Amino acid sequence: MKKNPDGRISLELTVGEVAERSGVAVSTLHFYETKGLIKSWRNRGNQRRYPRVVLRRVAVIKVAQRTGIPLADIAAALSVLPHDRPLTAKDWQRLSQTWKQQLDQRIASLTALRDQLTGCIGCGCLSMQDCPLRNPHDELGEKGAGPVLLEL
Amino acid sequence: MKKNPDGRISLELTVGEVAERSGVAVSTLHFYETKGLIKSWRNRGNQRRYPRVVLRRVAVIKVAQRTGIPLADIAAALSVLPHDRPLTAKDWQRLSQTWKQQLDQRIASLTALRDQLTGCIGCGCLSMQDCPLRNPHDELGEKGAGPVLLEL
DNA sequence: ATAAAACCTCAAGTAATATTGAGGTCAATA
DNA sequence: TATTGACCTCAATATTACTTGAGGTTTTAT
Repeated sequence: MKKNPDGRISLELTVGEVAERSGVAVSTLHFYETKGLIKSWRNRGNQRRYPRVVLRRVAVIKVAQRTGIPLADIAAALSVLPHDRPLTAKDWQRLSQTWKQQLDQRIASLTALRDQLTGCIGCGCLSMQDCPLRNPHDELGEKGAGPVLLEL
Repeated sequence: MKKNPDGRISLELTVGEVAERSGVAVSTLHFYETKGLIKSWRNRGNQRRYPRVVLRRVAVIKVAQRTGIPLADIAAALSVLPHDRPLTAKDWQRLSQTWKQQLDQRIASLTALRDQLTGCIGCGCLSMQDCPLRNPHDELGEKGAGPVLLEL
């Protein structure tokens, strides 16, 4: 734990410290800053300094990314939240609920696709008589590929 | 259905026909060809012609993409398969089983993450006493982000 | 026969998410 | 104090998966 000259825990973090403790590269922190995801102030020598709560913010960003949410959306969700003090319980609840819903959707999509695959493994999938993958009303694409005619 | 001069169904498809029937853009088919995912031959006027089985191949590519598999991996998986005749039942079974496994893993990751989120919604996640997101042994990252210290 | 639609190649552009490098400054330590 | 490690900016590069455009040819339809 970094200490000040007087031996107490430092309240501010350098970019290297944030990198080490959050697990993201320094360059990534710079990048996030240009995207407005995090903020810093500068010391006399123009070096970035972060409040400790930035670690929480980075953690939240990473969680959201794991759910597949693009950075721009994360930035939008975080934009209404303060950079300089911890998120409130309410803040976090709202965020996590929204993201959980999106996550649920993605899981549902992937699960449905997996079940199709499972079925196709069984059916050999060569007669294409009843193959679900052939189903033109299939809307499972993760990126909204949309319905597609697979007339094989 | 395209017909030959003699009125029978054409055995070969133009790139536009493949595009229309597979739901991918012509430019995408060109692109896939440069990546070795599909193949074509040329007619007298240097235009691409495809066997009908290319539609199946494109369908397989799209299914794999929906599971989140990168094109390069799909190309590798398909590279051992013939371009000029339909996949055998065995071919398809092998592919779909592999992909199903990967899909299962992704679903498991996302589900675990969702459950963490669900827990965090309940706990308010501000005391950070028992927050799973703080767990340094968490290995759920979709892209193998690896364990990370989230000492908040 | 001619015009429109479809096709060709090759290069460049797009978007997301960063990483790398050059050239230079600041800060911690021996 | 001198050196080394950390930091700075800005531009360029990387990857994935395509799309767009320019300039030209072929095929199809009238």
